Amino acid sequence: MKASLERALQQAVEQLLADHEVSTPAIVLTRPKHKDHGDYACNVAMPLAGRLGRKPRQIAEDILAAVCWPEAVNKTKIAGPGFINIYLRAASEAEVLRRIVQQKSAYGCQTSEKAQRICLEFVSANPTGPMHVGHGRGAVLGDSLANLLATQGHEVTREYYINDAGVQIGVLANSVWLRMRELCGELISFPDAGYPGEYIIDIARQLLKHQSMAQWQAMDEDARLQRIGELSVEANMTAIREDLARLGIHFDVFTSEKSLHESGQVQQLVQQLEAEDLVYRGCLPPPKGKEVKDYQPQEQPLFRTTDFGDDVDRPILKQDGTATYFAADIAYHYDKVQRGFDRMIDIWGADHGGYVTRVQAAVKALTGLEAQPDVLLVQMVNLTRGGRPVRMSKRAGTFVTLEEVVREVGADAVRFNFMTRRAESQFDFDLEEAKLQSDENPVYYAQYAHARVCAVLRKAKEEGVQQLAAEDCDLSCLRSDAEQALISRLLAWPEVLQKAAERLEPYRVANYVMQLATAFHAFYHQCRIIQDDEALTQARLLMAEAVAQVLKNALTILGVQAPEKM
RNA sequence: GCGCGGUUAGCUCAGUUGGAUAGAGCGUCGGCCUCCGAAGCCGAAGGCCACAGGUUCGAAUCCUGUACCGCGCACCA
Repeated sequence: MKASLERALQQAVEQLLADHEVSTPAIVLTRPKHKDHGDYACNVAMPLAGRLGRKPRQIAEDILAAVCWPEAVNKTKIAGPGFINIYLRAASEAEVLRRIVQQKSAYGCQTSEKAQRICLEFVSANPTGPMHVGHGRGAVLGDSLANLLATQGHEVTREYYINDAGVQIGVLANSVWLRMRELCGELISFPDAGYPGEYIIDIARQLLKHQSMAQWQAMDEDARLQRIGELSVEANMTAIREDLARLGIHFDVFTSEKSLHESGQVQQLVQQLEAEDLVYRGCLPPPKGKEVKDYQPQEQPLFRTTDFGDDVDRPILKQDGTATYFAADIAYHYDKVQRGFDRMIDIWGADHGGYVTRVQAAVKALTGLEAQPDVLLVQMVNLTRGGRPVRMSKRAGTFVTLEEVVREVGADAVRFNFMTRRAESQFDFDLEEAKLQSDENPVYYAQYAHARVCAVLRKAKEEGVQQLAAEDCDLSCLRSDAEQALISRLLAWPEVLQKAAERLEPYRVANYVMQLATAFHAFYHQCRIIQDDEALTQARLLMAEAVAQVLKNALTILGVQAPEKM
């Protein structure tokens, strides 16, 4: 519909400009906020006014005189400074109800010829402890985004990168080992550098069941720490998977950083970079802004990321000759490219913001500018309890885990609340308040709308109303403001979905859900659905069915239940 | 110092890439269930869209600068 209106205007404008040396501006239709301004509005007369040196309202008149509208247009009006407002025939808009009921969960979805294979990497929380709320936000965002992209025909792989290599795993193993000895009666002083959390003791206990202390002590020290590290990572990953499952999130692929080292992919990558002269030996300048006392100029192999947009070149090998995290991460992204993905999307915490350019630069360099990951940074969740900040540092060991939060406020409420905010805005989340207001939570507003529609549909069935087939309903009787507003919301769904997917912004879906719920609640109060007028009852039941369907479609993308009763 | 993100109602946040009278949830105040689900609806109060310039028919939105908040800035991940 929108496209055909745009075409009609396009032709009229081109005709009008045939005699002028003026390029045709892009015709963009918008949905006005106010019902009085029509179903669609076009502003094309205004930019033309400047170029043609005439008044915008006059130009709009000329356009309207020349335009050849499709059947569905009821009337048009020139308004304000020169808007062309387009009013459609009510019946033609209401046709959407039939489409929704026929297409069901496919309404709003597209099968684009531009469909891509997308690798969406998210969460990737370090396997050194439980997930906290910030991870949860990234998890919810990623899962909803994956659902969203799938509606546009893309094939999405959900992927988790396990950072199971490097010094933090050594620290983890060490911490667990100390706790194991402590559990066996040894008096130890726990180092500041260790992980102090309770969960470490749980893992220690688990490992002592796995094998006796005597057996652990009999092992060679390196082998023991390595084994403890492996088992600890495994334990943490199990906990992380459970946390994710509690939110209804599942991954298709887990890629282990360690495996990239063991398979030789990292080493191979380093060699490749050297062969392509993307690496040279050099010294990093001292860091800016932060006082570093023990700075020593040190010669290292540096990746020429500055040639691809980075601020400084980045080391790929440490002083001891082992690969940096950066090197492994490049190898990982390169691996994604080789697996044949058309697009890579990474969701990271804001604390990794400084890391974006260098990874993008590296992948660009490796693929001859062919590919680079899109990185979404999700800002911190500022967790408070009764107005007091709650520390979330893993090192402090006093953080509130994602599990606790999900248990307190429920998976649906967590998911929905996280999705009502844009990723780039910080999010203040107060636990006391979330608990206190759990009955007044926005998520219930949306879910209640769905349960309510379902209740009406049930009621109709109970009262023996025979629902007509969608094709046989007379939709011309849906004329009230509330009905029109609701239809226009339903009609907007595919546009919302497409835009949300294009911009990688699933919060738009949550936003839409609220709008649709509002429109439905208003309609419900203003219009009685089941009533004496047979035709009107049929039309409104069809509308109710359509609302239920679209609410469900939208909530499903957000990973939130659409209950039939509550 | 530099980079990224933010600043909109008492609180938490939207604002359809520059449009018409800036919205929602929570909170406050006042109405609405003999009637399909009141977890709802209707109404009211509440705004210098951080500040100052600029761009143009038109700015919360774009550009420049300033202020404040968050995150990051070698040899960790």
